[in-house]
Amino acid sequence: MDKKFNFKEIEQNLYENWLNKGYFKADENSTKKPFTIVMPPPNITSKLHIGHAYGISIMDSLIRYKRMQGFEALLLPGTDHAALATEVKVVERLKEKGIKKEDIGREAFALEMQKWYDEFGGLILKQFKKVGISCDWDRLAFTLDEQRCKSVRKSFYDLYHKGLIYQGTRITNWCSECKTALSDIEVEYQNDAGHIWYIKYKIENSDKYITVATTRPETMLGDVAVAVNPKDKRYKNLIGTNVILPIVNKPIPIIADSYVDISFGTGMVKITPAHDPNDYEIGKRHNLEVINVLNLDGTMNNNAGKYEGLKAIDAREKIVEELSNLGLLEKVENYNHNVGHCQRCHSTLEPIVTKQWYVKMDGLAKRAIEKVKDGTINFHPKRFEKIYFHWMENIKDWCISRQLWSGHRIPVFTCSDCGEEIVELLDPTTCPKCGSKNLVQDPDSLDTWFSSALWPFSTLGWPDETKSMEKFYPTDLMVTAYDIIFFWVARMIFSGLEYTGKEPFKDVLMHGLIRDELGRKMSKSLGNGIDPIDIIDKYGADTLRYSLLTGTGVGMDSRFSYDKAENTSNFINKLWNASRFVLENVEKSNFELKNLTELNLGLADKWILTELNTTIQTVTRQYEKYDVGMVCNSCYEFIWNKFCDWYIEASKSNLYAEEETKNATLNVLVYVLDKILKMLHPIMPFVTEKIYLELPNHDESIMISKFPEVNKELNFNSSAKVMHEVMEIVKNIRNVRKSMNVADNLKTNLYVVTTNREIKNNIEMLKKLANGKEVECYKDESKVPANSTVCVKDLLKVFIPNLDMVNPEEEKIRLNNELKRVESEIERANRMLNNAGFVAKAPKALIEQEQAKIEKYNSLKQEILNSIEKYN
RNA sequence: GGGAGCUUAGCUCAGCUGGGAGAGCAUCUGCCUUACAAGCAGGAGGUCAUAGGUUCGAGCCCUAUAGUUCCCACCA
Repeated sequence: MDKKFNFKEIEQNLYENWLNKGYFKADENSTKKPFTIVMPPPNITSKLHIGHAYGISIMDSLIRYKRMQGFEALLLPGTDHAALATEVKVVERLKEKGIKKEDIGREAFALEMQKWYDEFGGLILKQFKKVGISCDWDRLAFTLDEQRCKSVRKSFYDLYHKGLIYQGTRITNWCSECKTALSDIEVEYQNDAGHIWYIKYKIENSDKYITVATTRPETMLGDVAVAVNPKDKRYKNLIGTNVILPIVNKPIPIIADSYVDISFGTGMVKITPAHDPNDYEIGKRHNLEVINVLNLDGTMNNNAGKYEGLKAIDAREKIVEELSNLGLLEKVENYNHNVGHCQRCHSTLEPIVTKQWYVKMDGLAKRAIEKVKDGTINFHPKRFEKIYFHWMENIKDWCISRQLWSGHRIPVFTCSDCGEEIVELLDPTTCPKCGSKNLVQDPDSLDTWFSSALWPFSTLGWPDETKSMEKFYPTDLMVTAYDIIFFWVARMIFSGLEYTGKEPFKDVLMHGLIRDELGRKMSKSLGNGIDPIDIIDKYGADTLRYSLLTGTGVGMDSRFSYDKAENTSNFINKLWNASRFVLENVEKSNFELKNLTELNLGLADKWILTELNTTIQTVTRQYEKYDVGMVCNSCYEFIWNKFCDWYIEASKSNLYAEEETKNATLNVLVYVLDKILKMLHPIMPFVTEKIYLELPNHDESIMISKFPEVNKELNFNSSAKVMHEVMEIVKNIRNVRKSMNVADNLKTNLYVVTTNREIKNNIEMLKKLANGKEVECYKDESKVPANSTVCVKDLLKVFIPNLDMVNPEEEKIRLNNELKRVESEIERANRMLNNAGFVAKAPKALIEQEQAKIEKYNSLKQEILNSIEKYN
């Protein structure tokens, strides 16, 4: 074996090999039980960022685990077309050349989009491969490919004809930069610093004025009323009278609506139904006119009179100026308030009344709620269900049309002659009603999330009745970050239920966000992002995967840093060197691979095998709970602290012993290492594979090996307990040596007093672990030389001869401290046992345990007193 | 305004159905011991946010409070 794990050379070759062998493929004709994860599709033009790397590391670990558990494991890859995000970029690129998309037309624009996809698309898939994910690449899907178009068409068709898709004119969020409508969840609110203007409106036929407050004065041109609360005594007598809208100079009524908050501002609200969602609702209640003053590009329209053509923000300035000149501006205050911004371009959104397509949500939502309530779908951790319920229960109809030229075009055709609206599975050529061929397709596209919502089944071939659908659907697990519960998870659930009649997945694993070492979100503007590819280049994919996964709780955010990668890299190095130790010893001996039960196992052998069983059990449970963070911890602990620190050290004495002992230990080393590699393989696929293939009799990939199971024949509880005693006494001896200032490189004689046969048989091991020079073993302590210091455990005492450098005073202090510790233990146990409540109510086993402790510590106390006596 | 999470060693976080406070990093001491100095061995470091309660027994369960992060709603 090489001295180092050269991940650079090895990783790619191993991945190629796995690919060539077809290990990633999932067979729909298999008789094995399926386990399916459909990967969330990243934007096809995106670059791998740390969040992707985290998500796919979780998914791949779980799918590799399930594959080793004997499932027909499918990890299905794909990419998303991200219409809005991509179109924005393509439009920008054209703009640089001085071209507008309208100049070149829809078809040419589609070609530009395709060019962009070809140019930037697919990089992320190559990067996924670098991370080592074992997905079935033959099933690679794209939200805009032929099969997915078919799915989108079919789902739109079904919903439309069930009356669940409709066109409506209402107020929606409008991005005047992207020039499209947005759904409610695509709005990001920011607390922006702004102003609030107090404007005076003259009461008709009176000298008096009322004052309204507004944060957007330019919208006053579209005012149709002023509202007060009906309970507001101040304005009761004004209800029904008119005020004169300044600049426009027309009378508008004062109306009463309980929406108005008496205590806020002046208690009078100007009502602009066209540009505020609440005003829109009030307008509907009072049958008010809707006066739109904005164009879709964010400039003022002809309703704005002399301000027509100005950008809203410029119009605002001018209008404020005019009001001020008219003496109608009472005051201006600084005011911070939440303003909606476009999720994509971050510009300020304007609520505008437009005609859009909507999905009727109430019925869909109801079933989607039920299926989570009744446990058909389970969120991990469960608390995310609350967030889901809250959203679903308050859901509004989903605006699915976007004024874009890319993505899935809305498949609604209208007959220019008779006005018939036509929605069919294939593009119609003639009007079914009047036979006209003058059909016009709706110009808009669908929200990208409309196709994403179908992902768990569109990727398996729906609406066709495919074998894959039959075998792998409903899928088992959806893994995604908690920030897209609404965008995606919720929509997949109601879509799956609606179109396939089944839940799209059984479990949803929500993972957290990866933050920087200071706990901040990684972002371009902060420049604190860590490029996962950089980690792979420096440390390898295993390091990236493990360091992302370790120390993360399910659903919790976690921090990532180069330090963490460094630590992981050390861990890999540790595993590598431990393996080298095993393999070098195997190579230089006449190693015979045997069934462990046939061998003459030593104390440490039995101990590590027992510990291994415990670890296998723990790790399996953690994988089943999708808690890969804890899997990392358990593996780390077992490998480093148990296998390396204790077992390998303990095994060294056996490796110099007679052939039988040596072969037993070599077999255990190989056996345990084999299990370690398998437990860790889902997390660290490369290094485990590389080592695995070096082990005797391992010709086939670890990928297709069986995940370790507890072997009850290899449980040796009583021997493990004896080994614990030995370990305890070794620690004790090391401790004593340290307090005696015995240098680590100085070996001392040890006098062991024990009647335990297993300990006697493993005295060489104790010598090795405790830095012994010569070891004498006695039945009683009569032959132990005087002037020795004792270390005591239940089954054995070990005496260390007092060397010249021992300071009797210091040793007395040490013994007295030890005495204090033991006495406090006795006191503690006594206190518990003297508590009548405890004795009456605590479990019997616990009481017995405490009683046993008292006995043990009392004898220990006597030993210590004897030793102290020697120094007096 | 509504909801959720978090608060445990200097830092980052574990801590199972309630039964003696843990790890990694950092720090201190001693060691190149024949897999590994990217290492080994040992040590120091905690009123488990605060206050009540339930219990024989609380880091864990209940109630309140404080700090903090996030989500939802969107008051002109």
